[in-house]
Amino acid sequence: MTGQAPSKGAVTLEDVAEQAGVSTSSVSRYLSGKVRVSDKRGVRIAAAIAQLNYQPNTAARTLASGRSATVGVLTQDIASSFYGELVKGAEDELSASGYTCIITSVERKGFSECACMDVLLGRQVDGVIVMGHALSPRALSEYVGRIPLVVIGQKLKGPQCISLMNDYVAISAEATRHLIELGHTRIAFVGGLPKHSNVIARLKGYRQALQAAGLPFDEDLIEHGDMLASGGARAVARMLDRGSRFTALFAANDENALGARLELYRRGIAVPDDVSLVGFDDLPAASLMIPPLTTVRQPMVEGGRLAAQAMVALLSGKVFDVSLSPLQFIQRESTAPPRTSKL
Amino acid sequence: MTGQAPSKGAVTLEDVAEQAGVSTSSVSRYLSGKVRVSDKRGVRIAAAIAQLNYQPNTAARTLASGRSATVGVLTQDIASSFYGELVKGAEDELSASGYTCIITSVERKGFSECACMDVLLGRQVDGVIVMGHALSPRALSEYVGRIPLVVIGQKLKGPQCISLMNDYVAISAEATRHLIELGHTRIAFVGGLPKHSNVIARLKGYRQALQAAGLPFDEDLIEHGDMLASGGARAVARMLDRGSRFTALFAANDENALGARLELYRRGIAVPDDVSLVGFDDLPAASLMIPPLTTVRQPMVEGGRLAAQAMVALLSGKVFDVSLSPLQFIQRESTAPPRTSKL
DNA sequence: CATAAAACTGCAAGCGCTTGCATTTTTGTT
DNA sequence: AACAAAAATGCAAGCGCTTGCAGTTTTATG
Repeated sequence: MTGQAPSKGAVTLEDVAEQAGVSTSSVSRYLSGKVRVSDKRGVRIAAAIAQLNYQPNTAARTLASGRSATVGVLTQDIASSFYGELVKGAEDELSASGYTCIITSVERKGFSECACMDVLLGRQVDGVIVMGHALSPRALSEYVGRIPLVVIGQKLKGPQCISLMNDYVAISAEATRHLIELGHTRIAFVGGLPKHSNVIARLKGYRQALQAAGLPFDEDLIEHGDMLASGGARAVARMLDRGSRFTALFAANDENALGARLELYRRGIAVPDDVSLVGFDDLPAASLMIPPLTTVRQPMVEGGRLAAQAMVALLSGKVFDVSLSPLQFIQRESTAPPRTSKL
Repeated sequence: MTGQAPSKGAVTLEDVAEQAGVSTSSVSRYLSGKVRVSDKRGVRIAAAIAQLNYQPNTAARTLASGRSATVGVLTQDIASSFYGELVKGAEDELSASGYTCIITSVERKGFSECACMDVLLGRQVDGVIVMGHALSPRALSEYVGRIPLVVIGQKLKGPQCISLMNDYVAISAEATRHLIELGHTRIAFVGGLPKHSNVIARLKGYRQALQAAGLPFDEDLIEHGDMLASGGARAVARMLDRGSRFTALFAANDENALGARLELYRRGIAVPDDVSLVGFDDLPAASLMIPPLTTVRQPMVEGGRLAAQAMVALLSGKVFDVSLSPLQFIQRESTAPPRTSKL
């Protein structure tokens, strides 16, 4: 005997064909739906499939056709709300279209970004969806043209590439303006990696709003964390420790805001009485914050879904021509006019 | 020409073999590591692989060997913190062991639980990890024996099955006792689906502690939500609306606690001054709550990791003999002695 | 040194499916 | 009814890899 797999007694196409009294090609074609088979056969095949409870072998299909009906999804950290929602939307949409997805966190120590991609490629994925900055632009460019790519939250040009982007500048300006209109003049900004395009855009909006209102830009009011709660808390701590004074704080994302909120609480600074807080993303936790957080809503699940649609379109050669739905400023209870006391 | 895949110019085993001047079998064996090849060849093969940047074709490998090096992971909702962390641990560990994982949310409308499993099975996964109650016991039993299974948070017996469980009763009693020792006598309980084994265990612990302290069990203080924040909020609203009075609240999970916290805030009830709050899970959001939530720590990432290890052991025929690390009660700032005023 | 045992190696037969091509059946037209 | 065109079918050759078996080389032993 030669190298055959432990059969597991799985039902194969051939079993179905035999049962239905037709050739395997007919069954295959019936299954693919691309080529019509006569009704008579169709019925017999359907019956055989049902009776045998046939389940196609994906590996064989992939090997024979060169298409795996699988798409890779690269994220930074599945466990975070942000990526979690994105992935959820993508997974949902993809599986509704008959694709399976392989989700990978790039975060894993010891694996380079490219290693993740290479694993995906070895798995014969038909395309990969890159969430946010899971892959650096440099790493990304390595793969352009080698495999269909859709990137959400990062710019990318090339053949077989779709990139879904939002304009963060305008909405950040709007968020900042909200604070200004409330009467705040000393508004702090807590960002993340300063080179990160998202952070840059949000900071830019912030400056624009300041400038438009004739307010000075004060380096002292800017701090960067890591876009995680702990980093946000530390950033606020640094500002406070060095004596920077502010009555409002614009956090580049909700995680930052969450951390900032905690640090403020630790120091007995009330929100929004002493300082108003604005976040960005509208994570599930934002509306659950005490007080509920004023933020910018970025529909993540839908974003993931759109990315998936874009991928499906790309893979089926159709044109994809939808863009992310607009960002939305959501005022909740963490912002209020400054009071002229304390701090 | 016959049905061959759009080659994509991928490097194959055969290319490597030719380049190295050996047979494909040798290369295959070199790669598998199971059978030694002579050093001389080994070196040549390694060189050829590197030079050609060879990447094995997983589909072919799966088809030929009957093993896919893929495991399915079933969750209820990847986007939730709870499942997100679980999945993260599993994915991390699995990929470190050379497995790829296919993560599926069962939540998807229109797909039955079994459909998810069947997709996984069609994908030739070598085994599947079921997170919590992603699959009902009934659905689960369908698959016992058909495929290696590891279940975390649910009991399951059978060949090729491992189930990882924690004892929630004792720790729930401890959490409740904490409240009692603080001086609370009217302690509310907010659960989830009442038939859910997790909820049952937590409620049981709660009752045990009450009984041990000689405190009466009051039906009026029990409400069930859906283990999500919104359900927790509604549960608290119902209790308050019908005039139930309590100075402490034990939530069956942190999501519940988060929702409860918000509802309390809405009604001007201070935490912990007016009512103390205890959660369960220690989600990332728990320590970020205002005030930080007293809860039971259940190391989810580690749980996912252990589940993955169990699966790897199962698949390699080794015995797996580790259990979940013990639950830990974490006291933070949401609990305090009751004050004899109000409510 | 001869010879048996052990260690390698290559051959070739699949794994279950898709698909180009040739063949057969059906359909439409005069 | 006859024939061309269109539609449906079957054949069989792979897709890239693993693996039993048999042949070859190496190593150990007497």
